[in-house]
Amino acid sequence: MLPFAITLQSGQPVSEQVVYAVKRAVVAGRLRPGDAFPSVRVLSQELRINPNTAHKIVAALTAEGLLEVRPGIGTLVAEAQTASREQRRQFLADEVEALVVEARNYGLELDDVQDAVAKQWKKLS
Amino acid sequence: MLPFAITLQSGQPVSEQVVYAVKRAVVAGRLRPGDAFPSVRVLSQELRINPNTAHKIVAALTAEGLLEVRPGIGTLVAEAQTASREQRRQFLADEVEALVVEARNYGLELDDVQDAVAKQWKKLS
Amino acid sequence: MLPFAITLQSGQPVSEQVVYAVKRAVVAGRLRPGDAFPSVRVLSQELRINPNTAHKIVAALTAEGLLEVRPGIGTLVAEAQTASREQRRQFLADEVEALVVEARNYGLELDDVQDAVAKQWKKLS
Amino acid sequence: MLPFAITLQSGQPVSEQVVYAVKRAVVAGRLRPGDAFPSVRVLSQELRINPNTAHKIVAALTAEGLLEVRPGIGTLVAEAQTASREQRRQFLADEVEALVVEARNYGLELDDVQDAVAKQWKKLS
DNA sequence: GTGGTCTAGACCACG
DNA sequence: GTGGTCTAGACCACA
Repeated sequence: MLPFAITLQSGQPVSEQVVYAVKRAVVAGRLRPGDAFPSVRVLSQELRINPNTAHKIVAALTAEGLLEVRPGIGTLVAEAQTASREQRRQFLADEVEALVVEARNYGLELDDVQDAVAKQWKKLS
Repeated sequence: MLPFAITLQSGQPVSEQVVYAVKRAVVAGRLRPGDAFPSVRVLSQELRINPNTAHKIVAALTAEGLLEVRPGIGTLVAEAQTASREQRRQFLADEVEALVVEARNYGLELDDVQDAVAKQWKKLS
Repeated sequence: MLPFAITLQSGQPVSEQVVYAVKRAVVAGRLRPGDAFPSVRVLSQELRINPNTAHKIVAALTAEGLLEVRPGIGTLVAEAQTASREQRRQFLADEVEALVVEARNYGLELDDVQDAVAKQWKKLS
Repeated sequence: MLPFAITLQSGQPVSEQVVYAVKRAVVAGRLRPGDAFPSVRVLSQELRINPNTAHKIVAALTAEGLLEVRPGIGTLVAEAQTASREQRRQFLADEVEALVVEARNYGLELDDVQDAVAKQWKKLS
């Protein structure tokens, strides 16, 4: 049993989907720092994906600092991030801009977006 | 001179970049309903991209309802969208979820996100 | 004032739209055999379309036998068609097939289609 | 051997002809949900069309929800549609109107059309 | 002039 | 191997 929920969709790279699912699990607290993360072999078997793809997933999450590889031990979920709040806020700039552009394009109001954000925030608390 | 600002980056499909730039221009009011949109040939020359790529951009924006094509005449910016507010809000659900997950992953607070959204919103007003 | 109703849409050849509008007017009895049909010049002015396009419309309708050109007099709506019932029914084969394929593709039942056809038929009576 | 029958005609876009042929095959049950769909390369070779044209066909059918693309894996026939019956019926309105107008234009009776529809329906059962 | 379709072939991401 | 993007250029329908 994998420590995160996922149902693979089509039309989007499998690797990105899994990476995102892991991020959600971490955010929601279903994966905590220090928890063991499935090995590449287990990942590829459970998700029935190509081992290369599984390896790529672990590599991507490690590069982002969410996972930590301990040679001879295995892979585990890393401690909290270290970037400054300002740095992190900057990371979000593009995503926020895209969201706002789409929202206005659909004729939504600021309140609509704020509500949706708050609602989703609580959902993950 | 094109009616929207853009500086092409590499590493992302050119067509998507242009599509997004046009959306921003429409949202920001720099492109208004009824305005003429550059012809496929002009687009390809100004952006120095292949006519096929330019055509693809126009086709994508037309399919989304932002542009209107008049065969033999040209292309112009379409009138406002028609989907219901609820439908539109639904369209944003995935994007909002992704934003919230990333924000929490970076250790941000709800207020940080709300501020960023509000700031970006005013920027486009 | 033109003897048939039309509001030009985009995304479809203007000439086809007008040809179809005339057919509808004839079928609905708003244009009767012997009635005068607008000249190419009037057509192009009223619809604000290219004279070439207006000419093409009249030519197409004449070729189909719906209009009759009387040199020195003008153009008028022709008498009823002459093809045999069996010939005409054959003409519809492709259109019926396309309709049925789409209907089944959308998961509709035969009755749904029959009802829609009957409803539309009465609407034009 | 392709899983659908087609003999290309001229005078009509090749891509549209193939798209329509696939729809017929799905409707007639010769292509079932979950079946593998020929790859872009196979399509282009079998039909002797350009890979780009083949790609366009797959893209169009995917956009309509008839096919599902698995990056790096292949393409397969999607599960049944999801729109409500009422929505679907609405989609057919224009096509039904065109059929009825043409039928009356050719001097046919309602029964002629109903018979033709029923006949075609059984043909695809 | 406009947009639409098609052929021919290169390059990349994904698995 | 798969699909996706892009360049290059020909040909046609529409107005």
